[in-house]
Amino acid sequence: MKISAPRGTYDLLPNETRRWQALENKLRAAAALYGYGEIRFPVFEHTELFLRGMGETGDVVQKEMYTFSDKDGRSLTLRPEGTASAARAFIEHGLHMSLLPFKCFYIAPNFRYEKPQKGRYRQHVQFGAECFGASEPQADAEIIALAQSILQDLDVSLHLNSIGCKKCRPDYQKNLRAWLDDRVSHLCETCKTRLERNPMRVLDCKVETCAAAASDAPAAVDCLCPECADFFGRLESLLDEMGVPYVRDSRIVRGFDYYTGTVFEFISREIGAQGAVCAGGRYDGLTGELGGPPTPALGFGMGLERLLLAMEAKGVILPDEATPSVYLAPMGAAAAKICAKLCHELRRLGVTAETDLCGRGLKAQMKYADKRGGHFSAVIGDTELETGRINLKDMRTGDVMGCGASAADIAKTLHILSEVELEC
RNA sequence: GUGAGUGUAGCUCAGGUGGUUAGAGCACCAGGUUGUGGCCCUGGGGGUCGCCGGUUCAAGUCCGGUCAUUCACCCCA
Repeated sequence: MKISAPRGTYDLLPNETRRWQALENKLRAAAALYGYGEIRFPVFEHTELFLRGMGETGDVVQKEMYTFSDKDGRSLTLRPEGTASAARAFIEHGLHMSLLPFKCFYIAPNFRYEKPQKGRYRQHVQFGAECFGASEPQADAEIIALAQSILQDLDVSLHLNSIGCKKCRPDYQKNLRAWLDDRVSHLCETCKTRLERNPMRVLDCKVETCAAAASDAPAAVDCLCPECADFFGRLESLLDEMGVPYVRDSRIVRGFDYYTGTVFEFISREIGAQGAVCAGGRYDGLTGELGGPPTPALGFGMGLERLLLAMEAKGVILPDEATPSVYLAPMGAAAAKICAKLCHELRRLGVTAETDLCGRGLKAQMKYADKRGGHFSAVIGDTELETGRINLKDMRTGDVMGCGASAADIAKTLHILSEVELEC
């Protein structure tokens, strides 16, 4: 029986991985620009962390977690999202006593037992940024600007909302529930259940009758307490000032319980039904929920598979770094030995070098060198061994250049040739 | 968890109404005199037709189940 990758997971073959590395480099550079340092946390955590962090009502916690017991009977869970881990680390290392704000980012896999489809996997990678200890809307504007700087060349729009703090949100929910109760006959079955637990999710429903019924429901932004309204207004004017485009969207409701105040999503219409490329918001109550010092905080997660889809849709190509490379084609056993040694020395000099590993004839070796896309090749046979001179061939132009048969000479010549090429 | 579409070679796909040894293109390997790749020519390897069962003298082809995959719902990055 053939064994394949588990459902909803995938392999990245070397060709594909290059795109990912280029993207990751771009993300690290963007994060550095905004003063976010990389954090790495474990792939699994105590199940309790996610139960307390994300709230027990959501689908993710209720039925999508990869939870298991280890040999000592501890209940552990493969991380379904990054924020809880970041908050746990913040608390665990006493970072509230460190220089605040504490700004960190991660590029890490998340695990959710979902039914796979386009842009949705059971293991997916998120770039996330989190900021702890910042209470001002400048922090919201900054972190949104970070996400925007990454997504700005794509067909992605920023949807912004505020769902209020722990003071005004319950009032809003009460109003909304009352309002929806009057129209309950228009709601779908799932929305009727949502009405109880989290009426704000009804605003998000795509069923036509629900959308129609909710179309002029009271919006959270109109029911904020004076503090939240003021905060949201200041955030909007900061974004205006920075030239970050956004639309107010009262349907933006995040799925995790820890969100308070600012919430946002970057949405693409080009990548299928799973259009949320990036989503986040404020979670001022989370560190307290987790038993740590109450700390204002905010963050976002960005799905890299979806980001790559959006980049593909827009035809964005990430640049590949070009380094000089050479293929040495030996003819005969003596030459093969020399080529192996030369390759070894060339690599120590920082030159990408390859030689025959399959015992192939010259023609087959040249084909191999061609298909690998290396820049240069050189045949090494009896003549070269006798004279100590080789011909370096530019595989793109066919030009050859004589060169000494030592690793140092080859490396030097390659660097000269490569630089000439760049100027062209 | 629900719905629909699709499973034939490494990849993309042909294989009317069931009928001998299942094909093509690309890719791969070897050769076209052990001194040079891309083009061309010749040859070669590689398939339990996703899996299990059923109907039939006979199933890649029809039926059922199952698994996988794709898209959508739901949910979310």
